[in-house]
Amino acid sequence: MNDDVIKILNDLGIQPSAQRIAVAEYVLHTDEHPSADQVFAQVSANFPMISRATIYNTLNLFVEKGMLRMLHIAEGKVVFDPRMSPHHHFIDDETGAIQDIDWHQLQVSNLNSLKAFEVSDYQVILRGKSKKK
Amino acid sequence: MNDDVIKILNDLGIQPSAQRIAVAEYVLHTDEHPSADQVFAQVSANFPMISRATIYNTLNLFVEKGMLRMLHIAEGKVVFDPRMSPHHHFIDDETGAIQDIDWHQLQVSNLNSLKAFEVSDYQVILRGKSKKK
DNA sequence: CCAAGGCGTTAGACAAATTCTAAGTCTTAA
DNA sequence: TTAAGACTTAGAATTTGTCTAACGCCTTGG
Repeated sequence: MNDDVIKILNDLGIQPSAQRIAVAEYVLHTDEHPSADQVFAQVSANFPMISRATIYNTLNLFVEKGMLRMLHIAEGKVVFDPRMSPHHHFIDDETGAIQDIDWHQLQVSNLNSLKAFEVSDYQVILRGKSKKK
Repeated sequence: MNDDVIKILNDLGIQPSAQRIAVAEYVLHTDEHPSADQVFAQVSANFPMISRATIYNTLNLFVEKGMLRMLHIAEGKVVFDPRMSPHHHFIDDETGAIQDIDWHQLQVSNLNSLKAFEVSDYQVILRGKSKKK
């Protein structure tokens, strides 16, 4: 699994340092949508001497290289999403948790009526509460 | 027009102080989606001694009382939207400007397939560039 | 073997947005 | 008029994120 991550980094043209591997291992294998601070907390657990600056450097590098997407949909902070293909998001108003909604589960129609804009990207943001099961 | 604003504040159960009237006059009559700092800058022009804390207090109060909506869709800061009825938003990637898209201009279908969530609210967020005319 | 460069990391300073705090000012109702 | 409560204020504190300067560690050419 470590090797998988190293291969992903190499394929994206990212020099695989120990810190970068540790960050990638966490963000690629979580289905949360972590903020930089959450990444710092989690990665620090296994890698205690990593600095906050490295977390930010690394996350920004990953975004630049196309490994992560940066989302500005949560309250107060930026979160990172390892799923690069388009999809929608549901935000739990009580907990703030963000969940992915498959692209094909919803359809948005009439987009071509927007004459004044060149839309390069869109998604539906839903809010509410998760039903307990 | 001043009277209109006072009536709106009263109807919402908000004591209309001079500062609150000044803030309300600005945010209710703009079609921008201002950040707290923009509100501070604009209101300060007519009301030079108002403090930043009052701007934040007032905007948060307005949101609580249902006069404004708080949007977390821009980079780095929260913006306020005086349009309370549901609508979508387009964000210009170059300038960061936010524009309203009428609710009925787009349709989102298949929402009832989301069995795991109680959706109380949703909108489409579009990104791209505005066509120059 | 060793020096030079380059890359990555680090701690801490810095910056921007927002909240908190404690004190001051107004308003209001008795 | 006055006390209580509501509102505002300046500045400190907090949070999120960037910047800077120094340091370590390879690698490579001599």
